Amino acid sequence: MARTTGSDGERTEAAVREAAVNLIARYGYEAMSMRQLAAEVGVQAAALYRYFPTKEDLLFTLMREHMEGLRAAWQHARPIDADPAEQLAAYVRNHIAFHIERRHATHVSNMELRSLSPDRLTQILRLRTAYEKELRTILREGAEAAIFSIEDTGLTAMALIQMMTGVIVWFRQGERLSVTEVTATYLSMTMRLVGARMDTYSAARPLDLQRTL
Amino acid sequence: MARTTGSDGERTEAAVREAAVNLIARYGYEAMSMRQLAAEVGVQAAALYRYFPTKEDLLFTLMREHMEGLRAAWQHARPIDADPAEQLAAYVRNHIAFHIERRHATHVSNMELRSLSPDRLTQILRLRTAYEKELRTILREGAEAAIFSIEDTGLTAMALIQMMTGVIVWFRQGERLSVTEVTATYLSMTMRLVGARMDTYSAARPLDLQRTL
DNA sequence: GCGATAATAAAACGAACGTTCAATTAATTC
DNA sequence: GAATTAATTGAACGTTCGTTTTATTATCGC
Repeated sequence: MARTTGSDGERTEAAVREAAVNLIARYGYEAMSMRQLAAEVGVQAAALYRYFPTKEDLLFTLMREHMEGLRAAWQHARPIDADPAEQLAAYVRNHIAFHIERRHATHVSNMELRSLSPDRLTQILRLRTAYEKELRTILREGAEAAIFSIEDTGLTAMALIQMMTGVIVWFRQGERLSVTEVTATYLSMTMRLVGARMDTYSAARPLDLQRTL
Repeated sequence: MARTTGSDGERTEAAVREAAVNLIARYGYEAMSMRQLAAEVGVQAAALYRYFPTKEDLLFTLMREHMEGLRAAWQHARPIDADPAEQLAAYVRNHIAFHIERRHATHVSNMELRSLSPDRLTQILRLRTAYEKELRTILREGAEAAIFSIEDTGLTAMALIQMMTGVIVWFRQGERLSVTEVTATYLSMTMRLVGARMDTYSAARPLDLQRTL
């Protein structure tokens, strides 16, 4: 046997990506074998090498596209000419929505960094740092405008990102809380954490969000 | 050659544990080979099996002792008959101090859970849940006493733990910030996040901490 | 419908893996 | 100082790994 009836390169590659994200998220990059991945796709292991020259190339591609997707989502969601508080709110909403929607890909991008070669690791970290820098900028501008009360901008940014990304560890769709509720609560926690002036965010805003989201 | 001069079981086992924590933290459990571990210790791979029957037993031992150490540290550090705010402060201080001191072991316990067999995974998660439950209790009691202002106790507990544990991702001893400074900032962020009454924590307390820590 | 090309299968490669076993030597006990 | 026990080596086992090679079939352009 060789080429199978109905086979299609694009479809196969997409299936490989999706299966890889799920398998790596579940078992880890090292623990996932190329044969296991091939079986999940319904193909022989050798066929994978038509789309990705090595296993690490596959991992790198998944990570890079995830990070680029995150930046793109934020570029699209960011409000222009908004005050820091509104920008921060948009950042939180976008971050949580993006990560809940791509739980598995996030797991891969966060946990498998050590499996990348040094220069590829650098590339991914560069993307991540650029994204995080945007949060630091918002926090700094808010602090300078005396809208936020922040002791250390860099430290606060890291704390916020860890807190928000952590949602994917425990959050499951269809359980006790909806995405909207979780986002609203995280928004008010964020605003209190940065000492935002208007405590409107902890009371009034969550209702507003029903429409915004 | 066989037994080497000066060889000592206890010393070797301790060396294996330490090397294993470092190697697993750096390369991951699956990526670390028993031969690599043995070489780090200065011994042949077969010698490892005198101390740990399988590779997974080694991983499980490291994790269990880490989690038990965490609970023990908290049992020792927890204040009795203190108000919720002081208890929460003690929890934050203990959590950050413990995790910064054992960065590598924490990485292992958090990232390699998927390499455990189902029932061992359950055991570790049970320990972790018990530890997290103590934070939820503090938060609930503080909320009931109207000392804290919390929308969702469980969600807030998870957010706080993710935020605090995240310190190990970026914090390095001897760089810009000291452990004391980081802890003080995280304490004030925590107190604001839970809406603690006395904003003494965000201003006055950090100075107090120099003595407390 | 025929040639070119895209997509896959099947088999094989050497290397590395976790683990076991028998042999051997150091330390301890009596 | 002989017997016992503790600690380790070195070699080997079968398995699985990522990857390569070669052959074969489906699809598409003309």
